[in-house]
Amino acid sequence: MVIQTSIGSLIRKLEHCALLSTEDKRALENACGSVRHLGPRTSLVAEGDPAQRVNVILEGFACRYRLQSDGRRQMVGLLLPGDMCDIRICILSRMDHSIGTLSTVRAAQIPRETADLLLERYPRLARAFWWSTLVEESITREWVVNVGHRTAFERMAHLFCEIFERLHTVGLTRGDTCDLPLTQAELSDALALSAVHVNRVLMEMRHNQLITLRNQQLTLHDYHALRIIAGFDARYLHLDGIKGPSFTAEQRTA
Amino acid sequence: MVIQTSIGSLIRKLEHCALLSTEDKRALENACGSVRHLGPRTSLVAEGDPAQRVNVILEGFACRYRLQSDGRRQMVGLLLPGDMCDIRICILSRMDHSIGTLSTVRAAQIPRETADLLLERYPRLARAFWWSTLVEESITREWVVNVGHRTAFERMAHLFCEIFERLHTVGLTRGDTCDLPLTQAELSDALALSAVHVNRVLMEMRHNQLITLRNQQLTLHDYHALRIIAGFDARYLHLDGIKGPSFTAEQRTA
DNA sequence: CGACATTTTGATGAAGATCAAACTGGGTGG
DNA sequence: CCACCCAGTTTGATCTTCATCAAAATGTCG
Repeated sequence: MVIQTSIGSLIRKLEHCALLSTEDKRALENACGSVRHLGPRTSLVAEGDPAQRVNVILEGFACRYRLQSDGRRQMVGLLLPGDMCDIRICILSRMDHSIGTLSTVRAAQIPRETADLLLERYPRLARAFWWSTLVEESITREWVVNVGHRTAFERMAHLFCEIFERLHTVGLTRGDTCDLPLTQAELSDALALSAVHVNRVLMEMRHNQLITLRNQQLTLHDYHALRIIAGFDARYLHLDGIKGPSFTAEQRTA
Repeated sequence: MVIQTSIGSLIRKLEHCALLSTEDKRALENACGSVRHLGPRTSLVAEGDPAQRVNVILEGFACRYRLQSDGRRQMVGLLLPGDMCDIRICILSRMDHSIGTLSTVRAAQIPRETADLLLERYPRLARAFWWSTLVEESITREWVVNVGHRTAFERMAHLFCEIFERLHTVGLTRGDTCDLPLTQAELSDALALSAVHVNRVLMEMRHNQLITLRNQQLTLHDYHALRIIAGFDARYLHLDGIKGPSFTAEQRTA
């Protein structure tokens, strides 16, 4: 995938919010200094860490999670190519959750000072970053709904829709298929289900000809049906751009 | 309560993050123009709204929620005195959830332009606002964990701890008791349980001498026990101030 | 090939939903 | 002042979904 070579996914995602100038893009490109290659199930940021840099996922899947006292794990968010994990954390005294990779991951690192500069000098970028964090918040709320109100089947369908949709916005789907490098146990952490039950639901979905999941590849044979089942309404992903013109003018031009 | 007269709860909350100067505080006070008095179960902001002003809860309880297609409601956050609901929404084309009151509420309104000005001119305030939105995000993640991984009993205990702790930081607890103006049905929306089950768990808690809940007043007779049961770790509320000195210097001083 | 992780299948049990009905208590209007 | 009403709470009985435990099957990698 050509897009993954650099920070293309991030740019592509951000452009859902605002048009970025060539200069904006170049600045962003340049900000990403070193790129780390990480194996699956590696810790990216641990709960309690000070977090002095911004990681941008270039390739692969990672997740935010919280560990319970009983050793179980609840994912509280998925990080896909183009996602930042994330600047704002610098304001808090420590991370309130951990971030770890799921698949192998390539992650660019933006030093904190560079990030600050970007925010300072490129208002369009700043706005786009802000937008992306708001979207992430919205996704977290949707997860509360997902885990709280949907059956196992709907819940899984919803997660699949979300992943597919998010990957689609960064150009990482091929037809009706996309990567899904999670084991069933990992899916169960994301969905707050037991691994056994995840397996049963998967079997049922396959039996209903809704999906194929093999070799880390997810194919949605009937996306429309899946969305209906899940009650999936993509609006919470805010992919249709920003509201008005305001704010751009007065923003930090002092 | 004297504190509720004005915007005191908000200031008190924000001071958990940074020391605010008298000037900061005055600016904030002045920003709050009109104050609305709202009855219980009134809509504050509806899903899809453009949201042109920032509401600050001065008194009473409100909540963020999402409605399901089947008519059921999942709360995705609680708004207590001192909470803002919230500036950032201006960046998104529309609200992805609704906000409604639970009890009667007094809410100050900050016009969007005023809010922008505040952010522009008072970096300490800006930082404090930023901090408060990050805390809110953290709380949402905790809700995912709560709904996903805890039993009904633990879940409710956790919610009670959270509410008590949050009210405590704005000076709205009296000894071991605080307001809780939610019906059992509303609790069930927050906890993703049925109203009947909420009732049963409440009965059990009362039977165990853990709490009293009567006339919208919640008393925690054994906060320590409750925390243990809930696995409540207040760190996710980030009440112990910010990390370092950095950022204050360079922040928007250009 | 053998070790190990992952997936699959079966059997059983428990937490909580749902349905239905009775009970409480505060507020209203006759 | 009382009767009624309505929202909220309480209790009982039954049913479903999903967890848990256990073990077999499959796949993968050195």
